[in-house]
This record gives sequence, C-alpha cells and structure tokens, in this order.
Amino acid sequence: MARAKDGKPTINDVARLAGVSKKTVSRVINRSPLLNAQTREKVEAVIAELGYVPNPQARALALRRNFLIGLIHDNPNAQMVLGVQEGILSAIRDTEFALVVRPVNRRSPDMLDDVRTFLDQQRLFGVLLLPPISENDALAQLCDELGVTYVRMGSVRLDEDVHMVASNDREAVAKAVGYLIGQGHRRIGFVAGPEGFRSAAERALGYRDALDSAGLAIDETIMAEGNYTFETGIAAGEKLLAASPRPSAIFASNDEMAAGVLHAARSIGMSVPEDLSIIGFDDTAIAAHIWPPLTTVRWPIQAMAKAAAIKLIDPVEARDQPSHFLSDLIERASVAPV
Amino acid sequence: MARAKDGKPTINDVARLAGVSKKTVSRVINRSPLLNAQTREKVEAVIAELGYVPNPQARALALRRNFLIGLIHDNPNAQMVLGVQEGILSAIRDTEFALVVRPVNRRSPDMLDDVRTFLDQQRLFGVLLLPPISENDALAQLCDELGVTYVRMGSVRLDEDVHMVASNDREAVAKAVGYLIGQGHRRIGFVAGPEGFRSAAERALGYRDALDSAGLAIDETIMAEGNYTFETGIAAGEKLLAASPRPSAIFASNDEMAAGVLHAARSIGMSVPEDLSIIGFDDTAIAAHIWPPLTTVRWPIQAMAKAAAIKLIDPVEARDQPSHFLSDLIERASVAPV
DNA sequence: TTGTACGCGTTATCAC
DNA sequence: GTGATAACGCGTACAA
Repeated sequence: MARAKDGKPTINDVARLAGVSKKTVSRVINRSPLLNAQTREKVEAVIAELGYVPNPQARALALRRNFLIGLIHDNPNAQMVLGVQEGILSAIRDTEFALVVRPVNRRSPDMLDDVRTFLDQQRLFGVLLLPPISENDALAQLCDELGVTYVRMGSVRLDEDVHMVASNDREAVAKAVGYLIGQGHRRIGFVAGPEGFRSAAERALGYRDALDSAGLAIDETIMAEGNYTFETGIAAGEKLLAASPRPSAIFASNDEMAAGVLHAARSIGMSVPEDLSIIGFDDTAIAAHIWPPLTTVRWPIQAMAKAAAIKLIDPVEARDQPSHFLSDLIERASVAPV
Repeated sequence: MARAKDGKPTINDVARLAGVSKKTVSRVINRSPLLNAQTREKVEAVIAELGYVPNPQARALALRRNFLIGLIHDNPNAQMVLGVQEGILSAIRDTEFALVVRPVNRRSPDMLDDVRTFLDQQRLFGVLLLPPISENDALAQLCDELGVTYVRMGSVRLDEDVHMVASNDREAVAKAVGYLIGQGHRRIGFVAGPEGFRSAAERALGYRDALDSAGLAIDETIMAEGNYTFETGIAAGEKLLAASPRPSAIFASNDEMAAGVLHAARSIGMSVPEDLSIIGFDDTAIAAHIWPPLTTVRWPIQAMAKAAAIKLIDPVEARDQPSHFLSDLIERASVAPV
C-alpha cells in the first residue's frame, strides 16, 4: 500500500506514486503558477485517488503560523455570541481556517492571565474580541504584545480601522428615541446599561441626543440604571413607573431589561403598548417571543462578525470591508402613538 | 539573545541556557518521573525566565495527534449551544485542549461532505455531536471511518456508552405531565416536536406514558405538531384551544413552542395559569423572561457537555463519568391547579 | 538519570 | 520547471 501506517496518506506517498518530488506536490497544493500542466494533472490525479489532504499541523509548523482564529468573549447574550460565530463561519467557509472559541470571565481578576495563557499556548492566527471585553484596552495591548493580530467588535470606534468593526449605538438609539418622539411621546424614560460598558455610555448619549434635538429636557426621575439583566429591568421599570408624572414610553438599553420593564408595567396593571410604549436593544430571541413582541434595535451582528473575520484573515479583502455599521430599528408591537 | 528570531523561545533555547539536552527539557515539560530534582528545578527556572511555552503545532506533529476538540452542531437553540460550549470549556480548562466549533446545516444535502472535509482538514483529537445531528447515525459512522473519536449527546441512548451522553427525555416528560395530573388536570394537550427529531419522539412517548399510568385516554384532537419554533407553537396552540372541550393544560415539547401556546391563549383572552396551565421543555432564557414565567424541564446541559468532553479527552476519567442524566422540572408560574 | 540521532509532514532555499 | 536538502519544534528509540 501507498498509505502510511496510521491511514492518512502523506505528501511523500503522493510524490512517490506520481513519480515526482514532494516539493512538486507542494507546488500543486499551493497552486504555484510555474508548473507544467501535465505534471500538475498527474499529481492531482494521484491526490484524488489517494484522497490526500495536507496535514494542517505540519503546515502550521513549516509556515510558522496556523489557521486557527479565536473568538474571545464574555457575553451574557447567547444569541449574539452565536450570531457572531455564524458570521465568522461564513467568512472562513471554503478556507482552511477554523474557529476556536474561548469564553472568559470578565469579572475574574486573572482574566488577562487566562487570555495570555490561551494565546501563548494556542498560537492562533488572530483573534476576535467581542464586547464587553473588546472594550478593554489592556486586552488589546496584550494581543499586540504577544504578536497576535486582533480585531475588536464594539458599539463605537475605539481602535484603528484594521483592529475595529463598530456599530454606532449612539446614532441608533437617537433614532429609536426619535421614533418615539415622532409617535407623540414627550415623557420618555430611559433605562441605562451598567457603568463600565462602553455600549451603555453610547446608548445613554443617543438618548440625550434625541431629547436635545427635540428640545426636551432631561429628567433624572425617569432615568435608571440596570446591568443588562431581566431582574434589574424590573427594578428600573418599577422606579420609572412610580415617577410622577409617569412616562408614556421607556427606552431600555437592552432587550432583557425591556422585558423586565414590561413585566413591571404589567404587574401594576398597565398594558403595553396602550398605556406604555417600550423599545429595547439587541433584537435577541426574547424580543420576538414576549408579548407584545418588542420593538427593538438590531445590531447587524452577523455582517459585522463576517467583516471582522475577513479583516483578520485576508489583508487584501480587508480593504473593502466596512469598519462601521448601522443598526436598524425593528418595529414590532410594543410601541403605539400617545 | 536566547530567543528565536520570531520572538518565541523554543525548546532549544531552554536547553542551551539550562545547559542540558532538549530531551531533558522535554522530560520536564512532560513530567517524566525519572528526573533529578536539581536538573528539573534548573530547567524550570529557565523556562519561567524565558516565558517558554511549547509550540502546540510541533507537539501535534510529533505526537501525531493534536489537542483540538470539535463541536459539531446544527442547533436552533442558542442558549443550549452556548451552554454546551461552557460545559466543554469547564472540562478542558487547565488542559492544553482548545475548542473548535463548527455549525453545519442539517438540511443541506452535502452536510456529510462538509463534515468530512472539516474532519479531514483539521484532524481533530475528537468531536462532540449535538442534537439533532447527533441522532444521525451516518454521521457517527463517518467519524468512525475517518478515525475521529466522537461522543454524541442526545435525549436517549443511541450508541455505546463511550460514544454517548444521554438525558432521558421520555422519563422527564412523563414526570412533567404527571405533575400536571397531580394538579388535577385531566384534559392535557400536547404539542409535539418535528418528525425526525429523536427528542420529539421521546417526549411524545413520555406524554403517553404519563397518560397511560393515570388511566387517561389519548385524544388526537388535543395533540398537534410543531417544529420547535415560536410560530408553530402559536399555530399548535390555536388548534388545541379550538378543541372542545378545551384542554386545561398543555405540554409543549420545547420552550419556544410553549411561548407560542401562551401567545395563542392570550390572544383569545385566556389567562395563564388561571385558565390554562403550560409546561415547556429546555429552560432556555425565554422561559424565565416571558410572563408568566414558564414552568419547564431543564436539561442539565452543562454537566452533560462536561461529561462528554471528559469522555473524549481522558479515557481514565471517562470511566467515572455518567452516561445518563436526569432532567429536572423547574417550577415557575405557568401552572396552577385546575 | 541524561544525551544522540532521527522521524513527524510540510514549506523554503537554491541549485540544476 | 523541477528536485535534493535543510529547516520548523518537539517526541521517541536507543545508547551511554
């Protein structure tokens, strides 16, 4: 037999059977232009016959780089993480790249050490950083230091374009709140995300922008902060709905908190959207499955992830990739005119 | 400098600086027992000083196996996929293994070819198969043929223990429906999952078991089939609630469909759980965030994934890992006595 | 207990 | 155009 002991044919098997040197086989694999057509065909025939597939580990060793791209995240939102994974996959489909995932714990004191170990051990081709940890500059610096190329995804541009794919949450929220204003709402509550999240800060700015440009005043009694969870959404909703006068609409900085606000409203007998309009952010599965379906802002997450992955793996194509994405308002049934 | 040109120190650098052969360094790395303590300390000091980390690609080449485990899935449920990823990670934490993910398209005619290419190219250490594609015997056979060890996760035992980690959906559903019966319900509707899903079949069996042992008759007019989506849950709910007499409780084979049933009930003015009790399956994020919070069955998904990963990477520990898990009924607020 | 020589499967160099 | 030969970084016989 031509096959090696462990079953997989190697480049040597191919070379021997094709009667050429292994370098020639290598040339065929790597599509070297300077190659006799006949030689190529002969080699390709043997490759097909043997079912030869190059060993990625050997390639990685010789090339001093591998074909693994990492996804580092600490994200509470499963839908988003999976959307990102799908986006990356669509970028690496039909390439030799594979996706390695690494969830980390943002709150752990040795998060950076964890990542360092991971990066040191795996020697990845490059990594994608997801918010909220993508907002951590120390992490980006660590990648630099370790010689790992990285691309950050985020809600605002916080790195050079080669390292960044960003949405514009501020603008998106301003649009969403503007939409409420367009429906006649004048007293609009706001549930902020947790301090330390850049996205939270950006969304708060968007809220202020919208009020400003409509000549509406900021009123702290109808503003609250949550930490992106359902429970804190309930608490925030209770606070805002206890204000006097009551807001006729509330923008919550993510869908989970919006669901919490909905919950709070319902438990004091208010109906949505008749008595209260609500808008969320993210367009997670929850948004479409609660009642009434939630009007929300959708991150173009897959497209962003795909662009980010391309930036990582293909410097040429990367030039054509946008670094900036717009979020859409998804109109469902949780908003009504005043 | 002691470092190689590209920055990373190699085993040779360590050997030279420590004044030993690289084989000795290799022994230190691999914790060979027959080693002079002094030599070990000396080498370890140099390793620490240099920040040396073995190159995984070179290791993989020499050992003829790598340290990547794959997760192949085609799962509509983001929460579950992420739960599995977390579970796997907890098993490989502090090991040199990394997790490669590969979403596939169950409906695509060349799904098997896709997987074959993926497996051929990446030469993974082993793979984990998630339902529903874990139910595909051809896939398991393909892994065997390619010499890739695999572990399947599923709702019922459909392979040898070394290749399988299973819950017992039939039993879990029987328990849940039994709980409804215990609350006095006698007319209990059922929303089945899609044909072709083994989990759907198992859950249906559990429903029948429960009715049987309570001496209740099967009534096709209060049974419907959906495909695990919210929308089909609505349709199924509409059908069941149009039956006469109406069911006083409905078991839906997953949470999304249960949310759909809830939606359908509400839109004809019924309140839950006063007029209708509902139980779902999976305990996804939706279950806790809809109103009322959904009583549901929870797959111990992380524990299962962890056990599966251990079976894959550690034959010794594997013996202590359970192959069979029980699902818990999570009691929330969507069930009330008749 | 430690070292030498070689193999793992691929790519790169530089002749021919 | 093509082929020896030497890397790439690490593990394993076998010897010392």
